[in-house]
Amino acid sequence: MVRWPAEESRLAEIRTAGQARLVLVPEGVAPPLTSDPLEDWVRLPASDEDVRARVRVLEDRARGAEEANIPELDENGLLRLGGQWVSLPPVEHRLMGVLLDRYRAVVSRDALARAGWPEGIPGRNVLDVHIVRLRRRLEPLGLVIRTVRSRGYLLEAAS
Amino acid sequence: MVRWPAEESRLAEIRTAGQARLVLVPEGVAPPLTSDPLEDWVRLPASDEDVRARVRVLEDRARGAEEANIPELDENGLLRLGGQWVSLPPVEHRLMGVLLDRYRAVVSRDALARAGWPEGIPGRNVLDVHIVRLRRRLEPLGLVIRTVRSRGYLLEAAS
DNA sequence: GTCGGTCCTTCACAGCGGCGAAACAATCGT
DNA sequence: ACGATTGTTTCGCCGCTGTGAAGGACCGAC
Repeated sequence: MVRWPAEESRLAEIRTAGQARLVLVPEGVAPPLTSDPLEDWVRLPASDEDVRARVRVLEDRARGAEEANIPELDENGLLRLGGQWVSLPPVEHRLMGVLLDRYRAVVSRDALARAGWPEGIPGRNVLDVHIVRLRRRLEPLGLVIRTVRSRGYLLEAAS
Repeated sequence: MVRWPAEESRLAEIRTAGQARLVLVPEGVAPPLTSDPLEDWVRLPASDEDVRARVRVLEDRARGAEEANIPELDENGLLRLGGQWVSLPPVEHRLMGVLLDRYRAVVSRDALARAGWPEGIPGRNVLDVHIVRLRRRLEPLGLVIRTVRSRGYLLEAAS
């Protein structure tokens, strides 16, 4: 719920944050134009009923957008998120598998090592290196692997 | 531009056709609720300016949806996309067939080889060469074949 | 605080293999 | 016969993987 043009800067913030918003436009003022489905506007004065109707629709869309915001990994090593995708090589594919099973939760280095190298870990340092490489690959998708010291790693959306 | 609830059946048609529409809602009537970004509504009476603003936004969204259109391939080897077209020779025609069946998804080199040469693969490098040739043909249409290393290829619109 | 040690990050390098692409030759269709 | 299509060879780049080493961040002990 944003007043326009009074709260222009706040609108900009909400836009970049990708959150749904309803812009309240006073009489005689041109409404802001954007093709973003998460933005709508009403001409004031407006009935509560009309405002509620628009808010409900926006909430529906936001819910849909949120579901589209969890990454998807297919059997070919393609990781999709928000219309974009990256391809993951075999090892990172397996690592990503467990990280996604425990999305936003900590995965121990042991569990990652077992997932990445079912036959046994080649070297002590391999996991770290692959985490770095995975991080770089995930960057364009807006995903981040956080370190939880001495506990493991955690996958989440970039702040 | 649809009147509600007078033209309810016409609205249903346009919805299933997936076209953009603006619903005109008289005073005292509840607006139709849908999360479809290609549908919007205005409360009557409304100023021309407000109506135009909503129409413009809907046109923008419709244009975006149209760009997501998938190319069409006919039995004569003509590949059409966005008013343009190219003709594909037999082998590339068959390759394009499977790539379109799995549009935006990975197609294994095996599957491509089987589609392109049902009688058996002539040489081990033939597929690579034909992918290169196909790529050059698709370029003017704004289509791209991406390589997913050790997994196959993927057809999508150029970024 | 600071010291030592552990955990983690990052880089550089090498082997291997998949893939890209040009050039050439053979074949097909009209 | 001529151009388009198709197959083959060959060369080289680049991606994937693992290893070693150097450095940084963090924690507890003193």
